[in-house]
Amino acid sequence: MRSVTIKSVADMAGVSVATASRVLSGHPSTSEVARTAVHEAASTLGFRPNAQARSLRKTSTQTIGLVLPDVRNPFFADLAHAVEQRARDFKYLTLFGNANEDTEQQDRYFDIMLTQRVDGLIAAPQGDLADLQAVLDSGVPTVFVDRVIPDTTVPSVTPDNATGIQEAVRHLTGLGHRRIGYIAGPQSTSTGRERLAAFQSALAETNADDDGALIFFGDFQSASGAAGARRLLELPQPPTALLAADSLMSIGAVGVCNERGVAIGKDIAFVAYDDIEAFSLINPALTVIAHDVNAMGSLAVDLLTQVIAGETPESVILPSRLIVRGSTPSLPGGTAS
Amino acid sequence: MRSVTIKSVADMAGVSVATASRVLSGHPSTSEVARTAVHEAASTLGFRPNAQARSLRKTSTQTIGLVLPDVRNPFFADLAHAVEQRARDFKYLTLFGNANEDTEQQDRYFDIMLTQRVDGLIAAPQGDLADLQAVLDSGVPTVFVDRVIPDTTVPSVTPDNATGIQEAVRHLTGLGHRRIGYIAGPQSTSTGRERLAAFQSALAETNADDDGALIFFGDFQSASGAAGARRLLELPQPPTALLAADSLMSIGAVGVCNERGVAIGKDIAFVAYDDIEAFSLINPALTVIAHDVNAMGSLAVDLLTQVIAGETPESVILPSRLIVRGSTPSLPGGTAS
DNA sequence: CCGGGCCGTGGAATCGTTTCCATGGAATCG
DNA sequence: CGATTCCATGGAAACGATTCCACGGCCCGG
Repeated sequence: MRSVTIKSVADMAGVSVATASRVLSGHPSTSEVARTAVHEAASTLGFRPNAQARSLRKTSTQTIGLVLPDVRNPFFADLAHAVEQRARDFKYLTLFGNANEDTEQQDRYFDIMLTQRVDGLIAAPQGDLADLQAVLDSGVPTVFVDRVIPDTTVPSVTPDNATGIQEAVRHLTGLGHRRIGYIAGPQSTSTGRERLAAFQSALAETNADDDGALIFFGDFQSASGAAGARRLLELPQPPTALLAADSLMSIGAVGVCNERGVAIGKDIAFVAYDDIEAFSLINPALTVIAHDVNAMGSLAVDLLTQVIAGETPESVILPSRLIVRGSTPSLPGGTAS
Repeated sequence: MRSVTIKSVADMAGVSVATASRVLSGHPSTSEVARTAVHEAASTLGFRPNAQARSLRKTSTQTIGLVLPDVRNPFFADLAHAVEQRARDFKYLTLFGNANEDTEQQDRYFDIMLTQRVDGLIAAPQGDLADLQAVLDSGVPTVFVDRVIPDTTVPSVTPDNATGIQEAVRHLTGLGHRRIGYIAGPQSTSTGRERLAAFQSALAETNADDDGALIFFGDFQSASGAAGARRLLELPQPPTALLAADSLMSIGAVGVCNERGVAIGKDIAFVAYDDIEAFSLINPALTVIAHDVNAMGSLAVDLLTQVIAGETPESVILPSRLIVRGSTPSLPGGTAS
């Protein structure tokens, strides 16, 4: 009853296992008669090759691993989708792991991916070199996407964090804002660090208030965005504009503004990092720093195939684009200061 | 240079391969001295067992397959996350496949999952029995989630489609609405069919207009929601309320309303099926038919482990809950009729 | 003091596939 | 026409782990 192996196919077709294997894998040295007999036997038996056995014999598993912080973040959901679709083009199956913005879970997934002998690994990593040591030591072809780990030679595809934030700050100060509240990402991620640095240098450049109290450190999840908005709105000198470093924290922050009756676009300006479809529905629609997520995922796979082929591709930085919408109107009605 | 196998570990520890394997898999019949030697050798060599080889010998792969229509749909992203987290509890790795709301891609993923010899399969299927034939024939333990295929004995975890839609329609008619536009899901899915049937029987029950022109058939993706809203708003007798059968189509429809200046909660009432965080941020916040997605994913895994264990668990129907928000105000300001 | 259990161990079979190698027959070339 | 090449084929090794089985040494009880 159980498994139908290549041996049963060979027996039924009246050929040897070797010949059956050659026919099924399209090896040229096969006769017409053997080919038809084997194919017929395979289809009547419903033969399905065992991927484990095949991977064991060949070196490759035709599988790539993808480790992302959280699929529930629409940005990463889009990215996962883009990677998966592109991987299909190369006949790769994508093994997906959700780190839950947690370094320990991330490392466990790295471990599993290595155990599964993935042919390559794409990750939006967090933490430092130590967390990646096992991966780097294993020598498995790796590409970073969105986030990177400094001091490695791993190729990456990342957004232009600095320019995106810079444009947003310039836009806000251009509208007259001086006190900009910033809900930052965790400093254990490269994106968290780079965006914060860009924010601070943009403040200096534009002569906006560089007040440490205006910066709140979140964790890229929506609850921390809410907490950040609460803290910033309660300051003695509250900000007249809010900038949140990712979409989930933006959702949390917008929720708090609504709940407190602080009207976005009127009482306070708002810019979100990352564009998600729902942001254009909020009334007023949110001004965002947008990226081409599809390109990001697709390029990551392309780079990975190059690494697998033994090349050492250049890292790619994708441009950011500021999309101005109703949440940052020309005539700011700032509350204070 | 390449792989470090259990043989290298055994050699280094000065024991046989058999003993090394026993130590590493925690078999009781091992001596203290062998245990320490093997463990030390394994860690200094950085030994990582080859999952393919192990799966080949044992019958199980410690892997389950999850085939969903689209991760970019926040509902399924949450579901994927819930399944994955629960699967971890059982030490299962989740292989994820995105069908893209496309039957052909779905079937290809089923094929891959079977080839990978997953220990079990969780799917939100579309299409009919024919598409599932390979899966059913293979005998791999399977559970349906969210959607089902009729005339199978596969256990499932589904939302209470009928009651959810019924409550929504009652709510709207209770507010005085008679012309309710319905953006339906594809009839190739059980959820699409059940929700439409529930809508139609609720119309009859509440004496609302049963006008075929008020029903638009979408595909659960946002563009079709936009198309539906456009069509329905352009009717000679446009609806005074809109009900969309999933979150992505709701996003599309809300976008069209905004773009046309049709004020939700004022010019038109709106109810969305499925709750996503951003819906509470839209101004006014959307009334939704909500579910406990975490429970859904978690239960699906629980059922699957039972099927794997040879039991035949009962299917579960999870309750729907209507959450009334600003998009369906008490005093409807209907545009027409 | 001897025989039966128990325990730790190593050799070898096994899982299902791919691929190397040898073989024999047909075809081609000089 | 003989020698070389080519091709389809089957046997067997290999991939890396787990596990069955046999074996020898100990311990213990009769």
